[in-house]
Amino acid sequence: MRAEAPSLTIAAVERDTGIGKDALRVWERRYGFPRPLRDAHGERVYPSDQVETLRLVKRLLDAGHRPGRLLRLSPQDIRALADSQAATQALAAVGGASTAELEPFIETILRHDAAALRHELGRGLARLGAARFVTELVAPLNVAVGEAWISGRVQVFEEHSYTEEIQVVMRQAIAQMPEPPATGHPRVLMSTFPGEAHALGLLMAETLLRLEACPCISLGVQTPVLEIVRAAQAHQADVVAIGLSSAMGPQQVVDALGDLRGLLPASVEIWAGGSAAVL
Amino acid sequence: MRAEAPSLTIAAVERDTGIGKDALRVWERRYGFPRPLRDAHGERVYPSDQVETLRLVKRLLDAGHRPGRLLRLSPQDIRALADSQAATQALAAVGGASTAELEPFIETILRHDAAALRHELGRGLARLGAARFVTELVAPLNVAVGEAWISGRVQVFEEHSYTEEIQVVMRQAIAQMPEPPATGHPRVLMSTFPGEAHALGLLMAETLLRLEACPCISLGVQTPVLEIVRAAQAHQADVVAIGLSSAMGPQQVVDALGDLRGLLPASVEIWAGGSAAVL
DNA sequence: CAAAACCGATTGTCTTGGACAAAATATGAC
DNA sequence: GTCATATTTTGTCCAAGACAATCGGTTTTG
Repeated sequence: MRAEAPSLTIAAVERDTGIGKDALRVWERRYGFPRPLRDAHGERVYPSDQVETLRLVKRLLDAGHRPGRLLRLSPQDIRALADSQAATQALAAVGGASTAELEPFIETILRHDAAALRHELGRGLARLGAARFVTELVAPLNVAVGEAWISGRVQVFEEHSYTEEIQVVMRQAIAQMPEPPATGHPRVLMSTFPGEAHALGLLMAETLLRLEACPCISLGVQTPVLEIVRAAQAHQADVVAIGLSSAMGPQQVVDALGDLRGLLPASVEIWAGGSAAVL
Repeated sequence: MRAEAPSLTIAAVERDTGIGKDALRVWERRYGFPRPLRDAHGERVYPSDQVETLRLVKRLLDAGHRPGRLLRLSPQDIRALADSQAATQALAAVGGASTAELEPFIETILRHDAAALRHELGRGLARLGAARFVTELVAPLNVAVGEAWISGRVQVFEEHSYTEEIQVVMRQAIAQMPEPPATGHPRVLMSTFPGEAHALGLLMAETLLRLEACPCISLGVQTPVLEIVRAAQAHQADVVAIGLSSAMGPQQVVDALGDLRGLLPASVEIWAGGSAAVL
């Protein structure tokens, strides 16, 4: 029997939600939310339900909502808004698999059977081929899982587990492809900027590029701009592909892309892809 | 012809070095380093050479040095200290492969031939078997590459590329193992805490565990403590394995592990491993 | 009527300087 | 030598203010 109310420091909240310390303090000052308790030393202590709401807020912010409106709402209203958000987005059918076709995958995720999920995804890969697997199954499934998370149906750890399994399947698909020829196709260097930890988009892109017989060199995630430039030079890349998501603010994305363009020789193309708000 | 001196804001330095904004400012106040320029609005602008030194400082700090001593040194002295550090550490021979055996791998990394590196690693795997591959080749090689980075021999992007290739090889090794039986062995749930992005240790552990026929469920990196607990319950894990490195401060590690122990049923074991300073 | 220019509100991040707890180290007693 | 007690070191927190960049909407212009 434990009486410990799980609660977090401001630093922990920053890590868990991705909202900066400064923003957390200024929101409290301006909008009255969050309203953390204080410990014996006067330091902020965030109850876990407020942290939960903050995670939701972050997601809604990324989806285009405005902080001023959002944060003046009650936690219940935020919750409700998130639900309706998920519903309306689900209606905007993504190309490829329909919601009905995706549903079995979601159910397998909720059953916590990682092996079964991997098998089902593997079957999808075999059935559709790598290209259609990525564009018509993985991409819509990512969106569907994201929505299911907003609506509270899928939990964070379930999303993590799903992400992990889908990476395993895609990496296997890549590993089974023949080694691309050294010449005749553009050499592509792939990475994300610091702050962007989403590896899935990178892997999807790599799958599609390798299908086109392009030699791909992946640096994994979070490579500083200057290092990307050095790597492009060292590997004589013709193209630098950058994975983006809404985890990075639009300003950061534009800055970083501008820096990259400036530092890279004009002969090197930059491809930027992902679900960032750069449209 | 571009006259742009690459330089970073305080937020960018925090992301690239892992040193908090507060620490950067207080170091400047107390020790006089770093000493950033100021832009038109009075905001700090860090020249890239100072950022380079800061990266070194972070590494030396993680190796046990004290900020007060380090930061009063000139950048040249810091550089020199880093070099000697790398030398002395190299002498402390790690179990397994000797420096001489590792050298060919380093040279392949420096040649920027990712495919060759993958092949050589694959040969190492075939020769040693998965268990000895992990303990006697990958582990010492990680240390060697880390040292080579400190001494300036290996660049960041080269380390990224190396990490990526070694992950590919290990994932392939895991994929080729037979599916573990559902019962008879402890079920292990694996992840790292938020802030810890190092996936390599996790993968090494997974390889070894899968060799022992343990069913492993990986959540990937950076799972919040509460979500790890939920996942452990959902997957009926007998063991929760946490990957750590020096990227997290000792305090954060102890806090997070304490939280985890408190929230997890007593019947679930916690295994913590990695190169953190928790000794 | 559409495009462009303007303006005001919003919002995240930066600034300074002070405070303090936790950890590391030094000092002293036994 | 070992344990307990000072003392320094060090990262993080707090507060309030400032400000540039963005966003929304309005007005002017072609």
